[in-house]
Amino acid sequence: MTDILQLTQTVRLGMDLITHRAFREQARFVKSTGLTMPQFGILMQLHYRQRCGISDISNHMDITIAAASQLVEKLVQGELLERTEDPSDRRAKLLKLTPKGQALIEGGLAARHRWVDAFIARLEPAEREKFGEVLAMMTHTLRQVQEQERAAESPHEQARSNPTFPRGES
Amino acid sequence: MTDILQLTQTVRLGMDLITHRAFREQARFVKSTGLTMPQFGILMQLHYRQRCGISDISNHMDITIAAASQLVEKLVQGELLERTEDPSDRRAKLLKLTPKGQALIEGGLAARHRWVDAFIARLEPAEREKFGEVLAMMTHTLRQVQEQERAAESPHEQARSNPTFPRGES
DNA sequence: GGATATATTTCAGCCCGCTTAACTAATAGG
DNA sequence: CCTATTAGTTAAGCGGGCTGAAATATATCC
Repeated sequence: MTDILQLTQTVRLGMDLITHRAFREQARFVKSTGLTMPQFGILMQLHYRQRCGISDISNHMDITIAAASQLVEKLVQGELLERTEDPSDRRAKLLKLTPKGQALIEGGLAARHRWVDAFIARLEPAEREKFGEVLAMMTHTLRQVQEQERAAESPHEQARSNPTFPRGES
Repeated sequence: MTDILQLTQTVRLGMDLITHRAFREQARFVKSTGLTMPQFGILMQLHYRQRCGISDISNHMDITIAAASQLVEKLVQGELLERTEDPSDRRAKLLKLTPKGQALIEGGLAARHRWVDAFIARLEPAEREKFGEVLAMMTHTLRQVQEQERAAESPHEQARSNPTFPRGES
């Protein structure tokens, strides 16, 4: 395990399995709600950024504005999304999760949190501590990437979407 | 961070962001391949269990056998999947990734591995070590759960799918 | 060996997401 | 103001996944 190459393999595998499990879990949950994956994806996006417009959805999900508009319409009808006029630009809309929408998302996360919590509980206190620290770093890093992506999306840059992973100061 | 409650929150958040990022990445990748998510899901399943039949797909993906059969047909035509007769039961089929299918999956994982590797590179050697250990535990745990689920799926148990997370010996 | 169960395929039909294209409404620039 | 430009909606039509039902072929159980 001291070998950096083997360590990399170990971490990759762990991340792959985590992702795979999370995927299946989410798929199951979404199906149970009666929503479709694209619909749920929009709710997820709105969970992570508080509010945004139709065009942002379109960019983020890689679909046309028309498609985004149609999906949003369904979610609004389902009372999962609130769609109001942007007071500073009356052409644009502001989307936001309704309490019902928020609750639905949290229900989805809950399944994941259950096994994550169970896993944490099994760690030694010292391991637990370290794990927390490392995941805090991970959170920080992923947030940075998120910012970066949003900055690159919003303006009309045709500079494509290959956001670089922030480098350490090494 | 010493507080167990806050630590739990930290870890949950980190896992959520990891999952969210992995999702988006995967969605993008799948779209770029021209496959659909359900199709890709089947390839993924076959990546994690070496070989299985149509019914297993049906169970795993929560779709009817008919749907599974149709999806598999498309993947076979795309030369991503090999479908042979099970010699021990000539009604059943054995599915397996072709080299082309394997390569495709690995391409999908590669994007994730890039940022995971970059992240590892930024950790202190000691942190790195600990992270590796914890993820190895995670791998072990998730594998257990996987086994458990498969065992519960294969036979005709109508005991539904709420596999319990293995408890520690605490 | 004949009834029954199992594994898979095939087909018709529905729903849904997606795109293109035409349209409305509001902002921005001159 | 008058023309672009931008944000979003709407409708037609395609393609794909999914289901239910009917069909086939093999295995299993008296």
